[in-house]
Amino acid sequence: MNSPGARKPNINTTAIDINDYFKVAISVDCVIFGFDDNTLKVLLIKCNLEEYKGCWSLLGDLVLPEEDLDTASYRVLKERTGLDDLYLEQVQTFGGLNRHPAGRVVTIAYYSLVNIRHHQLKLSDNELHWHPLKDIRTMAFDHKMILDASYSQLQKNIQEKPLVFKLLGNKFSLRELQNLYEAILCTKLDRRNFRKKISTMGLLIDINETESDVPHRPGKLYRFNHQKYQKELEKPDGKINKQ
Amino acid sequence: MNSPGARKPNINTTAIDINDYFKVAISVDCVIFGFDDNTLKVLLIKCNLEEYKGCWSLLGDLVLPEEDLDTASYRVLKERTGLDDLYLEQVQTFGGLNRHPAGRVVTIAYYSLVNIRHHQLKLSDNELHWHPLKDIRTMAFDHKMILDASYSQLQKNIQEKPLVFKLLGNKFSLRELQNLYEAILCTKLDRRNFRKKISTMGLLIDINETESDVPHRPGKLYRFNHQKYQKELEKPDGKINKQ
DNA sequence: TCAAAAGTGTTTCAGGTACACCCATGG
DNA sequence: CCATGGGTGTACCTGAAACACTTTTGA
Repeated sequence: MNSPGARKPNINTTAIDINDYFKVAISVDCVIFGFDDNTLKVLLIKCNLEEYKGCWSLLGDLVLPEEDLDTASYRVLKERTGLDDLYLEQVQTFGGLNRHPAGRVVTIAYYSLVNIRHHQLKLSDNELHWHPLKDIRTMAFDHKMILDASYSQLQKNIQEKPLVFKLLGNKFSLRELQNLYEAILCTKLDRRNFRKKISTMGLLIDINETESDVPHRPGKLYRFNHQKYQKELEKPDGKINKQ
Repeated sequence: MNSPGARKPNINTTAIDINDYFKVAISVDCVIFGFDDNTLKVLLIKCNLEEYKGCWSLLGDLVLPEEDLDTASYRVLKERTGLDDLYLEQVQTFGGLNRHPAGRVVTIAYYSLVNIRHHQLKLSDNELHWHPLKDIRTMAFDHKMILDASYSQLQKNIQEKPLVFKLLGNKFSLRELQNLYEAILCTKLDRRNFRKKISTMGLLIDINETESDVPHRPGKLYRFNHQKYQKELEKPDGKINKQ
């Protein structure tokens, strides 16, 4: 049937003019996670395509001819949230044949973590909305699949790297931090064990402040020690990056 | 500068004709791992492009207009190794501006695990060659980056799933299995602890055979219990897929 | 004084690591 | 009989999990 090893013209081995090839577009789609009201949320935009009228979609755009994939994602984030320097991670690429009504569009999915408070004011355009992750049932295109894949990857990643701090403000209580982990992992955690583990990792700074306006004993506030974490990353045999 | 939330025409929200867009090609590149001679190897092909004369490249090809990404990878594997049903996993997508001299080519990287013995006979075309992973210094295009990313992902994945058996024959000794883990992880493992761990996972079947032609006491041979592993995967709360 | 959450230690268990000796085979 | 790797068990350590009471604040 096939002839194994036969030398067909191939873009990796022989000269091919890609202009003779076919029409395909490349897009990026960003799953932007935020945490608010003890709930993990995702920023979505209303889709006006005839085929998906009224559905919500991820924030994405075509990649420009002279634009890197990561650059395109940062551009989308900047345009939609007004924020620079967000955490961004490539998740997976989706290239199903009929995933987009405009034609063949291959999309590279990213997820991003933002502090929802920093962003809130810029939501003037009300086609944009933060949706609780749990409430999202259907989406435009194959975006529900992309969301699911991104969320799974987020769940994995927060167990390996201290990413959650990107979802919180500068100051936070241990309760907030635990609520966030519980929201992402969909579990209940034991408070004592949780605090022990956090304190073992030694990356929080006690800023000698306490919560205010709470109808009970206020908790202490902490901030994440970025410097220390950076240094641990740079150590050749740090615990964090080992195997 | 930017206007956050402004409604620019966007492929996710408004109708756009992608034919008005730009020329880009999509390819897949497969990192095909094999294990032979106690060494982890990668199947490469000689590149005949002027720019990379004499360099080795990954096996890849343009994705056809009516072809899924996974389908394209399986096609490349089939064409080059003659083998069906190989294990295939998407790794990451590379879309740097000048990664390919033919123009803008965005490539989706996959890795695959094959039993090098099943394949060996089909290597009639000697532009194809198995290279020890350690010896590979430079490659055509950005393929060294792709290889590195794929290898990292392989190292991670074999600690989570019993993938290594796809690199071995049906029958194997515990020594072979350990050598394989050591080759992939680049470490030495304690023999007793290794055997204990393997036996704890309970996925090997003792086939009551022993090695032959070895100049010392022959080891027992085992095979991987696919059925049992499949069943564990299907359990809702199996150890393997938890989290 | 009550309600609500903050804060805190000990015990148990499982999995990982370190480590040394006798055994079976081929030459 | 010797060289080579096969095969095996125990002690220790670390990290995860289970679990309950006292303290502080606001209302």
